Amino acid sequence: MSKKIADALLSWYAARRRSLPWRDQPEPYAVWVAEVMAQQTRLESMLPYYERWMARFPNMQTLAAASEQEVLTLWEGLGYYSRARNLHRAAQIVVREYGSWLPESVAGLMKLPGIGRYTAGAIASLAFGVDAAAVDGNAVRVLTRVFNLEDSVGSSALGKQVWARAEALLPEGQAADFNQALMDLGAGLCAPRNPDCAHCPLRDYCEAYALGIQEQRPVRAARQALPQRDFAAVVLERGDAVLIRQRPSEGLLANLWEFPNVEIHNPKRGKAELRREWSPEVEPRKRIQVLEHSYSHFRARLQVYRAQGVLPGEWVPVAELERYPMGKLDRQIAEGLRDALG
DNA sequence: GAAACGTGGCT
DNA sequence: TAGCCAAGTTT
Repeated sequence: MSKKIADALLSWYAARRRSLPWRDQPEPYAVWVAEVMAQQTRLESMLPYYERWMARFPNMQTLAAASEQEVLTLWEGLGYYSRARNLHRAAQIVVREYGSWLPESVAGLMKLPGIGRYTAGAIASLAFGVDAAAVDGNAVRVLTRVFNLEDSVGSSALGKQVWARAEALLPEGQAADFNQALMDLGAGLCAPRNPDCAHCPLRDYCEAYALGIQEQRPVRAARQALPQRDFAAVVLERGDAVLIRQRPSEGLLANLWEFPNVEIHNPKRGKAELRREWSPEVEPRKRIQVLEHSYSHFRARLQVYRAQGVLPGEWVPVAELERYPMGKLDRQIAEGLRDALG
């Protein structure tokens, strides 16, 4: 049965495979960058970033030699910024300790920061032809449906089963095509909702389809609703420069730059909160804009005020703000400044 | 093992 | 609309 499933999948893939920049002539560095960029991110979203990244950092050495500031700037907008910092750190390790060559084994790859089991399997199979499985969210969806696996996503029980199933199916010498076929199928036909079972190469082997419960796999534990938190930010001007500061090296938006801000519990109290924190003169009537955005673990709302006063940070001309990596909200403030101050 | 970590697209 | 979920890893 395993061979039939793998054959059906490989035949489908041979006819349907998409052309991707790192897929046709898999070069290890390119595969690594692409796989990290694709973590928790749709291919359509990361593709423009990938092209820009490869143009600026075409190989391990250019990446290792770059500044973290520039690395983060190229990553800005993609999210999960520790991926960029880990890529940068790993490149420096590879250049310094491995003669600029990426390890070829799953175990060796997993020693590098930012490379877990999935990414190690993907690089080993796609770039080095190793017979390693690579189970991502798409593969989990396909496998839980084909084998009607009922443990919930994220549980160790399901993790063991999907990896065991993937490894059992893995056709010798064709891990790269098999892994990518599984992911392509999950990203396309075997979608979370409204899967196109009529055209699925695995329909005849799919237990969930036979039971009519495709959309009930994989089983997911209920998520916590995102808490909402409110912040008030200030724009301090000195000539044509504004004050920004760098965030801590750990946690949310680590090492990115932001406009000085304080958390407020009631947006209407923004002015009082700002005064208490810094005792500058705050002018809420000159508010530039109100922004709102969902982060992975809370919903942030940012109100922007102009203020006078002195705070720790760096004065940066508005025209140079683009070289300072920021999260989405702060970038929107920076973009709005041209009009507001111009 | 659970929680933290960004952002965008789709329903 | 509000919620779901995505080519996962780290702490």
